[in-house]
Amino acid sequence: MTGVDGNGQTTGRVTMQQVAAEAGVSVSTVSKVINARYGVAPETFEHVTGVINRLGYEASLVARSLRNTRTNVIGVLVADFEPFSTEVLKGVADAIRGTGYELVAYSAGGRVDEHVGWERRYLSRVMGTLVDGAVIVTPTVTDVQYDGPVVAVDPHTGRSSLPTVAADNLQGARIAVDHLIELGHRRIGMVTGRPDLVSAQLREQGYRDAIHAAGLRVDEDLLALGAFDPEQAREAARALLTLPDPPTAIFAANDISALATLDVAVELGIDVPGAVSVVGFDNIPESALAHPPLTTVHQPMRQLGRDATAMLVALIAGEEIDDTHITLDTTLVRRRSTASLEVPS
Amino acid sequence: MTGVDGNGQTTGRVTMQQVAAEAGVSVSTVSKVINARYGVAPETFEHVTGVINRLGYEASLVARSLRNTRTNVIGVLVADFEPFSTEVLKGVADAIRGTGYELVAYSAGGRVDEHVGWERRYLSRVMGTLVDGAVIVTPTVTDVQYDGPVVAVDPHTGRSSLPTVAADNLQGARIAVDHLIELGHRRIGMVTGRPDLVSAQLREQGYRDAIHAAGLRVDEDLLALGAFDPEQAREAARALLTLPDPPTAIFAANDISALATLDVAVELGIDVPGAVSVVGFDNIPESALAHPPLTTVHQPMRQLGRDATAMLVALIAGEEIDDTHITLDTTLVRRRSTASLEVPS
DNA sequence: TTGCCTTTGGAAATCGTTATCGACAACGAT
DNA sequence: ATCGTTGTCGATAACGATTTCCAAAGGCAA
Repeated sequence: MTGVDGNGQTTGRVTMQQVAAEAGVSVSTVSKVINARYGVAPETFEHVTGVINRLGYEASLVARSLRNTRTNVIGVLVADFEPFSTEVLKGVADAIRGTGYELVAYSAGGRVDEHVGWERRYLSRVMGTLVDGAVIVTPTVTDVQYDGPVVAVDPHTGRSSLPTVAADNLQGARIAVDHLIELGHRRIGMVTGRPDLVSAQLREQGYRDAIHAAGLRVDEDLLALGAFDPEQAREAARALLTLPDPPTAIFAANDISALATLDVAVELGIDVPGAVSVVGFDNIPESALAHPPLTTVHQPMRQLGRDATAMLVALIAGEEIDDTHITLDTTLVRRRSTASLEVPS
Repeated sequence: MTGVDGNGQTTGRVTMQQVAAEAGVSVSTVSKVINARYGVAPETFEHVTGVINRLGYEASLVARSLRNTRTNVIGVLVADFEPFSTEVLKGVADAIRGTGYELVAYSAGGRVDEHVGWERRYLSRVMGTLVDGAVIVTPTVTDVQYDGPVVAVDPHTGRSSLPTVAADNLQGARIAVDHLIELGHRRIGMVTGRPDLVSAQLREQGYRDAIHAAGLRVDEDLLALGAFDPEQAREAARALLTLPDPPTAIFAANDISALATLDVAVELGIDVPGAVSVVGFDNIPESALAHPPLTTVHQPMRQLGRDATAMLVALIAGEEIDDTHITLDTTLVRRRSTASLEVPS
C-alpha cells in the first residue's frame, strides 16, 4: 500500500518515520523542522524541508490531535446532511475563512435514531481530541450539558443550557399569518408541527397571536397535526381541505408540510392560490421549485452558521460572552402560492 | 473543564480512564466491554455498561483511529464548501446511509491556494488514520498519485490517474447550444472558462461541435474569455454585447459567468430573453432565483457523489472495478432566460 | 591539553485506545 | 493434597506525532 517510486514520490500514506529515514535524521528533528522549533542547523532544516516537500508529507491530523490540546480544527456536528444543516455548514465555512481554523463536518449518517442523545455522544467522540470546539446543528434534546466550547444552532428546542443561535420562530409565524390576513383571508388553517418541539409550539403560538391581533378568533377545527412528517402532513392537509367550510388559506409549520399541502390540493383539484393560499416555513431550496413556487418564511440559515461560529471562536479564545442566546429575525419570501382572497359573489 | 456532577453526569469530555475509575475496573476491561470481547463476567459487563451510559461516554474517534487500521469512516475532502461540493456531499451522505460508515467532511477553509497540490496533503493528513477512504471533490491538479482507496469527483480535469466520476462536459455544452439553435439563433456567442481546465476546454469544444453540426461556422469574435471568474466574465459579456453586430444568444461556460452576463445585460438595458438569450452551465441554486430564472445545464451533482461513494466502498472492500472512470450525462433545465429568436422585420 | 559552554540531534514519555498475554482465583478431577 | 483447567481481569506494548530532557560534538579560552 505504501511505497516510494523512482523520484522519491510516495504513493500512499507518509509518516514522519519515513521522512526521517529518507532524510537520515531522527523523527524529533523532523518534528522540530515542521514546527519551526529552535535547535536545528539551517542546512539540516533546508534538507529536511526538501524531503518533506518531495514526499508530500503532512502530519496526520489524528496523531497530532491526540498529543496536542489545540488542534485548530472546528467541528460541525450534524445528524444528517439535509438542506438546513448544509446551509448552516456553508455559513460556518464563511465565518471560518481567514481565522486559521480548519473545518470538519461529522455525521454518523442515519444511525442517529438509535440513541436520542446523539449530540452528547458525538461530542464525546470528537471534542478534546479532534476539534477545539463544535457547532451542533439541530439537537433533539434540550438538556445537553457540556462545558467545553460548544454552540448549538437550534431551530427546534427552546433555551437550552448550551449557547444557542436560532431563528425567531414566533416572529416568523407572525409575519406569515399577517401576510395572509393582509391578503384578506379570514379563515386561515394551520398544519401544525411536532408538538414536542419548541419550534412547532412557537410557530403555532405565532399563528394564534396573529389571528388574535387581527381581532379574529381561532377556530380549533382549522388546526390539524402535521408533525413535520410528509405523510402525516398530507393527511392533515386533506382533512382541512375537505372540510364543509374549508379555509381559504393554510399556514404550514414547515416547507415539507406546505409542499405536501400543495400536493393534496392538486389531487383534490383545488387551485393554489386561486382557491386556497399556502404559506410554508424554512425556505428550503425545493420550495422555490414547487408549482406554484411557495411563499414561505426564510430562516437565515447561513447567518445562523456565521453567528454560531463567531461565538464559538470567541468561546475557544476564552472570551466572556454577554449573551449566549442569539435570536435572528426571519423574513417573508413572497412567491406565487399566496394571493388576495377573491370576494365571493 | 471536565468534572462529574452529583448524578455522575459528566460535563465535558469523558475518557476511558474516567469510566474505568468510576466503575472500579481497568481500562482494558472497559475496552473489552465496549468492543464486546470475550472474557468479561456478565455482571461486570452490566455494571460497566451502566457507567458508560450514565457518563455518556463514547470512544474518541481520534484515539481509536490511531490504534486501528479500520475506522469505518469515509472522508470527503473539499477545497471549500461551495454549492458544487456541498451537493456532492449530500450525494455521499445518501449513498452512505445504511452502509455502517460514518462521514467526515474536511476542508482547510481557504488556505488552499497556498499550495496547488492540496489534495495530496489532505490525503496525507487523514488517510490511513482518520478515514478508510476518501472522495476528493474538485481537485486542481491532474497528476495525483495515491494508491489507497480514493475517488475523485472531478468536474474540471481530464482522465486522471485516480478513479474519477464526472459529468459529461462535452455533451452538456452540446445540448445547451443545440437548444439555442433550435430556438432559431444563428449568432451564438460564448463566454469561455479557464483555459487550463479540461472542463472549460470540453465545454468550448461542445459549443464548436454544436455549431458545426448545424452547418454553421464558428465566428472567433464571438468567443470571449470569462475564466470562470465573475469580474472577468462581466468584461467578456460586455465585450460581446457591445459588438456592432452582437450575438442573439450567449452560452456561458458556467452559471457564475451566466449570472454575470445577465447583470451586464441589465446595465446595458438589453432585455433577456427578448433581445438576447443566455444559457449557463452547472445549475447552481442561485440560477433558479435569477431574473429571469436561468436556463442552464444541470450537472447531476448528488448522483456524482452517490456513484463516487459506491465506487469508494467497493474499493475499500477490495473489489475489482472494471471501469474506474464514470461519466454521467447532463440535462438541460429550461427556464426563462432563453426564447425563440424574433425574426427581424 | 583540559575544561566549559554552546549547538545540535536523539531517547523517552505522552495522548486515548486496543490487542496480546500473563496472573490469579476457583474449581473439579485424580 | 496436588495438578490442570477455566474464567476473569489487569499490565503492557503499540499506533504517529510532539515535547522535554539529556548526551554528544564542536568551539573557544586558559
